[in-house]
Amino acid sequence: MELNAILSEKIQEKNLSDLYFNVELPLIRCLFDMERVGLTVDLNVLNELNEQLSAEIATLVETIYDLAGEKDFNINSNKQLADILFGKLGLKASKKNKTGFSVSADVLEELEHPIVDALLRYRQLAKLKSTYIDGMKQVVNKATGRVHTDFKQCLTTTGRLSSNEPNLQNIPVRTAEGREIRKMFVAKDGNVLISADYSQIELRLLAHFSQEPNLIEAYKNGRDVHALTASKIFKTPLEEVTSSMRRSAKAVNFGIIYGISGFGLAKNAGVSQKQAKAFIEEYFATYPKVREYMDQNVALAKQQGYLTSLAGRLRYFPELTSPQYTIRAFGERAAMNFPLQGSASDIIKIAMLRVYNALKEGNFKSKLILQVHDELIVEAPEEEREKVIELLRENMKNAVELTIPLDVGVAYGKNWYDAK
DNA sequence: TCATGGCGA
DNA sequence: TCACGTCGCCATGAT
Repeated sequence: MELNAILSEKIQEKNLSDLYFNVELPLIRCLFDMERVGLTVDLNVLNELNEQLSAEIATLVETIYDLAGEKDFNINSNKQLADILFGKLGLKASKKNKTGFSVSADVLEELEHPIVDALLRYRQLAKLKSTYIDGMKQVVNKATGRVHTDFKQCLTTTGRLSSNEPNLQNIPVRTAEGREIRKMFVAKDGNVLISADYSQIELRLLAHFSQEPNLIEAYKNGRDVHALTASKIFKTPLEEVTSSMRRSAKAVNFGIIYGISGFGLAKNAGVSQKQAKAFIEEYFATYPKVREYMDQNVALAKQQGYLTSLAGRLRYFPELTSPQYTIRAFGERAAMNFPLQGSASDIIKIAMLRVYNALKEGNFKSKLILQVHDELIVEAPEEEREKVIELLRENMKNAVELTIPLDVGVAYGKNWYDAK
């Protein structure tokens, strides 16, 4: 009771009453139900994947030992691996870390030796096996065959949730082999998994907050913003934008959200630092209000010490007063990113509550089971499928009112792989 | 317990 | 010139 008085006052003082009482507090029940319901893991699929992975890993280990001309070392030990590559094989070390020579993927990719492909492939498959196969086995409930993640509501600085034991927010999707992992997460009998995800929500928030006319026009008219950005930064007519130009522009758009630097973009987009810098200049020339918005955010964070998200969530930026450039620059990037990432998390939390309540009030058997930052996943009986898709779409699109519309993509299937 | 590397949005 | 994109979780080896 003593704490109640003190904390209640603080909540009011910081204008957090709405966020606390209307979002975070009711969300607890929603998260509890999601954790309790869980999700089925098909152990037959898991075991099948395990056998395929184990077989290929075994042959890769032989290949690596052959090419190294030695089998008395642990491939998983970066220290031992570095000794083989840069000692025994005489390859040129390019990057150091605190413990010695780096053997990260981007370093390996620069090396010219047949062992590199085998190592990268080994790393990829070993990661899938240890983290997603062996790791998942350990947390499946033996009686029910389901896994129950633990969503942490009060952990991140941006308002996002985090997921652990198992982490169901980082299940592979980018590579074909990794994506296979998703086949083991299945809907129970007579059900489907429905996935509904916000399309480019952080970029839309950037358009909303910056009020950049070019971005607002694009989103109001359903344009392809990555292609549009490509057309501008490459000074090329929209019809002549290639997929490679679009890919670079996409990296720029994402980079902006994270508080970009020429160096970071160069590394990410695979272009020269000079080229990256030119992209950024052209980007800001095209969308001048975005630069104003970013500058204003950093200035405001410096002046008042904090920023707020759409729903009034606070983040403080003590790094901005540091005498050290690196720490200060980190604070500046975080200040550019927080309102976007934080507001996106506000929006999906509001959407979760609306979906949760709508399913309950409509007496649906469908259950909200997962949230993956910009995506909601529902386990739905076949016969409820179409109604629930509509319910997800409407509640997510209308969670909040912005200058520009929110767009939601939906897919479904018997397993998570097919629901993408 | 820390550092590295790698998976996601 | 230096630094060098946000937020997380987890497996592994070295200490």
